[in-house]
Amino acid sequence: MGRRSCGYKQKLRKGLWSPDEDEKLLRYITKHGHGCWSSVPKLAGLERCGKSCRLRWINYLRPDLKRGGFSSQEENLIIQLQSVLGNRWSQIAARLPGRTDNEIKNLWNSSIKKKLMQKGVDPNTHKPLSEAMLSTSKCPEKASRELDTAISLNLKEDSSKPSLVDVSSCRIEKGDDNLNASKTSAHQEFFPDKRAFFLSQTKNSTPEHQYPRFQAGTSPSSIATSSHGGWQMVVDRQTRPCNSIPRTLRQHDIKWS
DNA sequence: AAAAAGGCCAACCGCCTTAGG
DNA sequence: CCCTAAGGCGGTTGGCCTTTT
Repeated sequence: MGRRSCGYKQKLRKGLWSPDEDEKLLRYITKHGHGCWSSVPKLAGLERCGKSCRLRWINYLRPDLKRGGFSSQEENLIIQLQSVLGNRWSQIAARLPGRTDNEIKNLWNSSIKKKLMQKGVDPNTHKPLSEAMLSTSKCPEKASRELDTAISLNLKEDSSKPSLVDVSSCRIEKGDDNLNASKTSAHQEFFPDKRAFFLSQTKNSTPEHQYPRFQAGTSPSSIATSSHGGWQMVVDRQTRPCNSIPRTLRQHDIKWS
């Protein structure tokens, strides 16, 4: 049995929005705010589901949207952010005022990807294409180790950054602390490419204590942190891997230092 | 001029998390 | 706890428009 899609109970409109529908939604939200999205269509006199209304508002009707094409500065920023955040379009959009995750995603898929390829840059790894292909095809493990090495060297150069521990070995390197812990399946599940790091908070905690739920917090030298059981997870802005942050973190705001 | 191919983008789909009962 | 509904997200699709053959 398939999953029910939104609006399964009634026959609701789908597809492109008419100017009349736009006006109804705009008028309603301007006057009352959206409140509970699921009740918006009824109150606004629309035969749409709440999700559809929300999307239309966010992507098209919101008054603070910037119209028109992307500037080269915006494109460069998107490339930089994508290299750090991966395909977290909503978080990238949060750094580009007036732009939506949907249009950034579309721009990436339709234009930026191709431009990077033309320049000989792999859009997935942001490395030169030849290097990226060699790394992935011949020895992915080696490529991963090299990346880790590069990351750790990069981090050591900046004394203002916190002490970090590679999740793959779970060795804590903060101050005098030097705890060892074995890998768990949870580590591997959440951090498949080993590029997330932890900052130790207390001597008594072990990595096993920090799963599975995190709460978002901030750290002056990180883009994403979370703490649990005296531990704090730090995803460094230069090492943020693609698709390796636990899903539980995804919906929290990432705050930039 | 017509058909095919490609590009673009709005909107949908399905999954996940969260909140509330 | 468990269940359900809502909200949010990223991936994907479908259709319109433009370019190429």
